[in-house]
Amino acid sequence: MIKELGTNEVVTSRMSGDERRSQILQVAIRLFSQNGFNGTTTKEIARMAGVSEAMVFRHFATKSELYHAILDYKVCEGGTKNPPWENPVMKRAIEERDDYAVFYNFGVGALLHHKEDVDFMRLLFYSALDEHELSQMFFDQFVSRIYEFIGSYIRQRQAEGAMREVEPGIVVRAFLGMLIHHSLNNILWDKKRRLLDVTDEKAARSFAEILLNGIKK
Amino acid sequence: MIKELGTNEVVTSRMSGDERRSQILQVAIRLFSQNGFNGTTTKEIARMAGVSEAMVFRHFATKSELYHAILDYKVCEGGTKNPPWENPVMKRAIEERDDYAVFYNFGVGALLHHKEDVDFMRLLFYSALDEHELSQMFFDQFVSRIYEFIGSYIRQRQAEGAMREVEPGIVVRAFLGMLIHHSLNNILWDKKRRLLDVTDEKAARSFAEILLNGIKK
DNA sequence: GTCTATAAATAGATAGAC
DNA sequence: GTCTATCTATTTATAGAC
Repeated sequence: MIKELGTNEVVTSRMSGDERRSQILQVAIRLFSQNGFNGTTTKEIARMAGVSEAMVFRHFATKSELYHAILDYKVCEGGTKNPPWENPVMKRAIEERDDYAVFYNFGVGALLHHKEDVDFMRLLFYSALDEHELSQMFFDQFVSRIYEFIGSYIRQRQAEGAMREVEPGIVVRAFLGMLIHHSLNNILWDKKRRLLDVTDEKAARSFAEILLNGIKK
Repeated sequence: MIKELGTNEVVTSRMSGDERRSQILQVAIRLFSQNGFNGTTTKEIARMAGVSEAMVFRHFATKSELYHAILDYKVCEGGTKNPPWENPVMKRAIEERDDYAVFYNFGVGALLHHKEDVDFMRLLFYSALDEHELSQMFFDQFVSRIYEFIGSYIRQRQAEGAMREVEPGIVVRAFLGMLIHHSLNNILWDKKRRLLDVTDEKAARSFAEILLNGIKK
């Protein structure tokens, strides 16, 4: 936290309001994600952002408002950032009825996404345990769309006689279960004692194969 | 909290030390499970147990010690309470190489177990996010054994030519993923907006079918 | 916009009477 | 074993100077 060195004043600071707000937000994301809402103090956020606590409360009236702003930001970001069904590779695979490409690409995308945003995964689980409204919102907005999207693809392939008549919702849950559980293991437990050490590509490949063989006619 | 009614003194209290300790523990399990470590106050625990805060600290020197005692208790209970491989139905199924019975029974057992001990599931996830040592301990003690157990069954069936050569660890992760993710959904999100409404039996049946078809030769 | 100082509330933990 | 009272540290949040 360099401020002054004799006459050579090194100015790190005096950001604009929006910059400062955004910086506090970024710091807070990391801390809330690491320690949860109750495990994070405003003092700590201020210290990590290199400002006084009063500054935090100037930008966000209460700690809850700050938390809300974070989840809001993250949920929106996650909800808009290229959903799988707008990925051209996926679109093509769907048109061509290349089941394996559909599920493999979806899977590998999900696993990479989880790995790139561990903070968000942790925030999401913390807020789900805390029963924060925004966790439910994320599910209503984002997860339910995935169920609809993959579910409808499966329904179509069943109608075309390519897949067995299993309830699509269960199939989606099975597939998402493999993927999310795998990421969850990587984030929460496998750090210390690896039960399973595979690349994302190999995991996605295996999960897609198991699922598709499991439901093909 | 009935204490006295005129001369008719209704004695609810004066438990023995062990009874009181155990009662505080039960109350604390519920509260920690609902609100996590940092979200639960010793005051609240005391109030819910109907004793003063001083009593809580007589039985458990610190809040951390109380938390540790809970996880310890739960991890031991969970680790010893009839592991799947000691269930006679499972044993029989394994001997008879009835793959479907093996996976279905394991699955339905797991789902029921999760449903019966939601508190423990929540505690486990909270403590995993908090990176509490006992969460890791549970994995090392209990989850890794499941990987060994199911993994070795799969390896055997592969040697016998009944299953494809997929890495057993991945298959176990896929199956546990379906089960745990399903329970997690039921606990955390599906309360309000059900994405999927099926009985444990149907879910376990579908998951077992998908997995076994997915890896059979 | 930023700080120092501080208020107000709540947290975990202890002392000592009964 | 149990309570009341209290202590100390921490936490959220605000006031007011620059």
